[in-house]
Amino acid sequence: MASSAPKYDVFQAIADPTRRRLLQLLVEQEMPVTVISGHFPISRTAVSKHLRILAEAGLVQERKVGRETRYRMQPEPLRELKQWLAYYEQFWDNKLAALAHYIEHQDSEGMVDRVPKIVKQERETKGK
Amino acid sequence: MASSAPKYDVFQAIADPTRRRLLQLLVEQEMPVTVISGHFPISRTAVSKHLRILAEAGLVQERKVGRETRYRMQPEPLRELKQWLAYYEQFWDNKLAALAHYIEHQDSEGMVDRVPKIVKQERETKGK
DNA sequence: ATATTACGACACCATTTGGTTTCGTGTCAA
DNA sequence: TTGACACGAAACCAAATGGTGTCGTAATAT
Repeated sequence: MASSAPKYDVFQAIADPTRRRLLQLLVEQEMPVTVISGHFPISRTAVSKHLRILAEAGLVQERKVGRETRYRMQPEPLRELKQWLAYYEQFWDNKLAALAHYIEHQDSEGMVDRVPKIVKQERETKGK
Repeated sequence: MASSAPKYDVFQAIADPTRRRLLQLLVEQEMPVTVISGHFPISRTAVSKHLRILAEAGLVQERKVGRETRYRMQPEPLRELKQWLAYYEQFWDNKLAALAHYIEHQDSEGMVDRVPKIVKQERETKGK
C-alpha cells in the first residue's frame, strides 16, 4: 500500500522484446509518444499500450507537457529483478560473496513471496 | 550448435510465476515430474509444458531415469539476464562500480543485439 | 476561428498462452 | 503376462496478448 504499488509485474513487463527496446530508448532521455513510436515499426497506439504496461510496472514515468506526454524510464523496479537474480547467483558460481550479498540485502523491499528467504522446501534438506 | 543453444527466451521463460516457482523448487534438487506437480495446483501435463519451456530456455535440464524424467534447474542462462540488468544498474544509483562492471564484462556472451554497447540515442529534445 | 497535432479510449481481430482431458507407449512390479 | 505407473503427445478451449484502425478531445499553430 505504499506509494509505489507496482500493480503490474516487472517480470512480465520486460518479457516483451519491444518493451525492452522501449526501456533502452528511454533510459537516458524523456520522449513524447510520437517520437518514440518513430523508432518502432508498429503503430503509435501499439507503442502507447506498451508504455502503459511499463508504467503500471513502474518502469516508466509519464509527464504531461502541453499536448504531449513524455515518457522516461525509471529503473528502480529492476531492483526486484536484481534481488530475484541474486538468490540464484550463488548457484552458478561458488561465489560465497553472492550469497553474502543476498542475505545482507534480503528485506530491502516487499519481495516476500517472490524469492524464498533461504527457505527449506518441505523436502529433507539434510546438511550438505 | 553449441550444446547451450537457447532457442527459447529467458526473459519470457521467467515471466510466468508458476515457472519461477518451478525454478525455485528445482534449484537444489532433481525431481521427477509427478513429484514436482504435487507441489502445484495444476495438472501434471500443465507442469510438463512449463518444464519444456524452461528446458528450451536452458533453465532446466532433464535426465531420464527408468520410466521417470527428472528435472533440475540450470542457472547459467540467467547470466544473460544479469548482464541485461547490469546495463541499467548504473542508472539507479550513481554507482560507478556498476558501470565499470558492465563495461568490463561486455562481450562475454552473444548479447550483442540485446543490450546496447553504451550507444548514444539521437538527441533532439534540447534543453527543457 | 479554423485547421492541425498529440494522444488516449475504443472496438475489433489473430495468435499465443496456460490450462484441461484423453490417449499411447515405454518401464517396472506381481 | 498382466497390470499399474510415468510421462509426452494431441486435441481442444478460454483468456490474455500484441497488433490494427477510427474517433473524440485538448493543445497548438495559422
